Amino acid sequence: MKKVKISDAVVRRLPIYLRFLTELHNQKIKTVSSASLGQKLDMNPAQIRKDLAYFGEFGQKGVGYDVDFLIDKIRNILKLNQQIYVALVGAGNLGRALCNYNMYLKDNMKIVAVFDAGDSKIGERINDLIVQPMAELRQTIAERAIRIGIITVPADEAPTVAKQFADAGVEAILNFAPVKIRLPKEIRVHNADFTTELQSLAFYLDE
Amino acid sequence: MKKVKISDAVVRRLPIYLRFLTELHNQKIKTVSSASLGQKLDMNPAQIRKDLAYFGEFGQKGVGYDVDFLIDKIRNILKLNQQIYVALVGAGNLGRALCNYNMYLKDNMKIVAVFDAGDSKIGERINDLIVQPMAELRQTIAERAIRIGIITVPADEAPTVAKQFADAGVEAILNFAPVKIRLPKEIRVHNADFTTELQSLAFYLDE
DNA sequence: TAGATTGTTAATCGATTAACAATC
DNA sequence: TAGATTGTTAATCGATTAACAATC
Repeated sequence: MKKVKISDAVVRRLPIYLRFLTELHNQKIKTVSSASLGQKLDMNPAQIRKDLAYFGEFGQKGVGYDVDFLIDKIRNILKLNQQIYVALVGAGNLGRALCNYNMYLKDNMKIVAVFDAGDSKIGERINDLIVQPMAELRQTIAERAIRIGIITVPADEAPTVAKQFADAGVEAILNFAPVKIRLPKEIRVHNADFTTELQSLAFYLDE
Repeated sequence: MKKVKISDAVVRRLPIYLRFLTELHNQKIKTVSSASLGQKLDMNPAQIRKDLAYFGEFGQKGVGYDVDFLIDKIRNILKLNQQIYVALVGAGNLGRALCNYNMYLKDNMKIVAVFDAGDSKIGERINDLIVQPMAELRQTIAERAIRIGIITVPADEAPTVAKQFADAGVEAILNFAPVKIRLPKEIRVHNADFTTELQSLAFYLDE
């Protein structure tokens, strides 16, 4: 495992492999080939083999990949083998939806703190979480070893929140606000803005 | 404007340009160069010029781009110059969040119908929308000229919903469920799955 | 005119796919 | 052994960036 630079395109495919492999695991399927994976995921088998080969030799020639073994490997690559704590800022509808989402039950990612800038929401309950004021963000992140921040505030507030996350020592941010977040490049920012997503969809409408 | 194939990468950048140009418009800024756009958006100016040039000659040499003119052009390219109706299936937290979102107030995209498979939610009110049973999907989509479908149901139900959307004549789908949707390729599917997004973020954590 | 900036071609860079020797 | 499938190299394809003539 040398220090080859892994492209973002490769990294983004790993969760997709993981997801499908987990499905195979649930179906008690023990082994899978890149050909059959490729067929199910609508991807080129060579690409799948190459993606995996960046991280090691996980397959067996003439046989394919052991499903459970590969799941374990990908989880390790994605660092999902450890518990990762997440904080969310913005207790609006979207924020609440994410908190409620059971996704974090698997995959060792868990939203453990919610913040909001507006007084009205402080103290509100979202499942087992209580909405905290922004003033507590820094300390909570430090205390609870929170490493990822999710931003679900309106666009105009998002850059400030991002800054606060960064100052508090968060390592990565998932931004749902439709705005460009500018942070030092040590901090990874992914965008999940569905306005953009919807608008680019419109391009493909027929007329 | 020949029949050059426009790459998806280009199309996905157009909404980003549009967003920033709208900001400039609000600030009463009349003209912008690819250089300053590039600086603000952290993109290569040549790329911006090239992207725009696929669709026409929108700039003026020595001057730059007229903000309002360019906004209009991009809106036309993205087909946002017409009212586009959207239906949503899955009245859970995420679905409600999207319905509440005011994004559709601008940009002529509007969620005009919500459906859910579970009896319990039928008849519930989300703003000015009433949750309808799946049995009404087909007819409502036809009657109201709905062209885009949003899927916010659990992964196991998503493929069925996608099929129903397709059969009802929807032209494009935005899928929030963490599952691969397979449809005839005339129907454009974009994925907005934040589980995947979060997992690939984890890769970039420090250790 | 001089300075600025586009539109576009050519050069570069990176990602995907094909092909195949190695080997289970 | 014969068939299957990997890991990897080489070929292809596509996207980004640099460079610059055209021109406002």
